[in-house]
Amino acid sequence: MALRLYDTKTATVRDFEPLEPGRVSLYYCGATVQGRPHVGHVRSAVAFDILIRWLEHSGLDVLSVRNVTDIDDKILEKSALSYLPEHIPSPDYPAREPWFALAYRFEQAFHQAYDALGVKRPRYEPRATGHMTEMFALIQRLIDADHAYPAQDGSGDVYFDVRSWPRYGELTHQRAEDMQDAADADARGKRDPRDFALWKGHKATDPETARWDAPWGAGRPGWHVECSAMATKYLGSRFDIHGGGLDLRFPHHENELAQSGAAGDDFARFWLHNGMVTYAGEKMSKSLGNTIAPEEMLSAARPRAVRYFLGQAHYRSQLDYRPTSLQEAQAAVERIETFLSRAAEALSGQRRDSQDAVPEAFSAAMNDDLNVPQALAVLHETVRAGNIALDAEDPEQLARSAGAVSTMVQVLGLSDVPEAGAAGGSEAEAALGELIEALLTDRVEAKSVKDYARADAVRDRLTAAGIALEDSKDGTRWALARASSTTSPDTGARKG
RNA sequence: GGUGGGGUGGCCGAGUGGCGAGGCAGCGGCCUGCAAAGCCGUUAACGCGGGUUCGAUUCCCGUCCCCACCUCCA
Repeated sequence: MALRLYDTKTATVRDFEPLEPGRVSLYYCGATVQGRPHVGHVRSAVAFDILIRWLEHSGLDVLSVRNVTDIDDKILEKSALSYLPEHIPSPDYPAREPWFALAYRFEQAFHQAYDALGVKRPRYEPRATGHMTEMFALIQRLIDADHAYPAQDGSGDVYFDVRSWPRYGELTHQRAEDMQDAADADARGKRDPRDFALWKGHKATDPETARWDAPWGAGRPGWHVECSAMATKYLGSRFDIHGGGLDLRFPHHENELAQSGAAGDDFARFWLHNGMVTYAGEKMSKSLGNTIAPEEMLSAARPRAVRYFLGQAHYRSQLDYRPTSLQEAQAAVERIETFLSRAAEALSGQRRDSQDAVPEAFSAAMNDDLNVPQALAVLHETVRAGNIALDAEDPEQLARSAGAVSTMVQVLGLSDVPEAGAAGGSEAEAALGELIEALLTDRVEAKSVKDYARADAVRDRLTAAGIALEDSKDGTRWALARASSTTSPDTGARKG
């Protein structure tokens, strides 16, 4: 069964066939690094990470490119504010920080957030500031083709001429005439209020470091143009998939499509957009200030649970965050983990190292526009089948289930989420293990003489310390069980 | 005004013209010295009003409500 994906431009689910057999070219919008990442950013990254993993699992070579937009109005504005005498320095916005340092600092914060959730780095991650010549060339082509013009007010701005491009609005199915009139804020030099800036002329108040000498005058790029320039540089004038958050459809992606199309590039064949993360039903956004930082979630639940939560709804659906959602996700994740570690123990080393196939139903769900909720249903059903095999002591069935589960977990990216303490083997951990083993030995002794009060006292002490016990006929398993990223989820096992 | 997406059981969240995903929570049972984990069973839903149909949560019409975008946004 072939992969089918929803394409925003045609508003249909279509069969996905890469332009070049076996290879997929994918560009997806990363961040404008003007502030710390919030949950919405990482949800988007997780969604495309799952897409990439599924494409790769399907045997395709994915050339993934994600931009870093490191020059824009807000970045300059926030840097400028940090130089004002009334600016109150904070860890996020220290005093006297150059715009490029600010952008770089947040770029690293984004990496940290992505890494913490097991989002694989794209194959390449170009920065806008490193692609001025590509932007010059693109803008020049648009000027030459009469789809762009220098501002009439001598500001040095260059605008895209929306009225010169009848297809404008094709991505979001709007007619330019129907659009609500844009606020006429800086429309002085525009022919039409809907025209957007490809280039912004240098102003006396702008830092000299944010000034590039273009053929038509010094300045800096407008938003949108960097993505067109970088996507086509690395992926070609036609490429397979362009992605990003739903809020980027308009104006960002609409404008990208317009300027690339007008410059003669075919551009993306599929446009994928992930849904917004809401908080109590309201969109989470920088402008509303109701954002939740990934760190906040990571301190409320284990990283793997956070990743599970972010990926569990269909990528095009809205994802509503509630305080209990992370606990629910964690319970689900632990059910899977418990099975995998019990299975690994039962199969002790006889696991095949090759990748196991995923169930047919899982593939079908993933191929159906990445229906992760349904894929998760298959995953959980497989876990149940595995647990049954475990109880029935059926190693063949158990190995099959465990293999399938571990592959599904990999495809969903859950296995690559770094867990605190997962490094293992630290001296402290070894010491903890010894202590627990000693206590468990006491407990076994107490149990053997039916001194349950003493046995339960041991368990209570361990429970109070955040260590959960699980008895089975093969011995007692223990695991750190606190719902916090500061503790290790690693399980230890003891044969009794 | 324009464009698009939704309203599903206590909560989250798929899906389908009939044989009722999955998770979380609850209840009953098995297992266990008791727990935990696991398994089995179970409670329970399709915003509202019509229509089509043997049969609609699913299709059609109407209606109410919610959300997103319309040049800061993942």
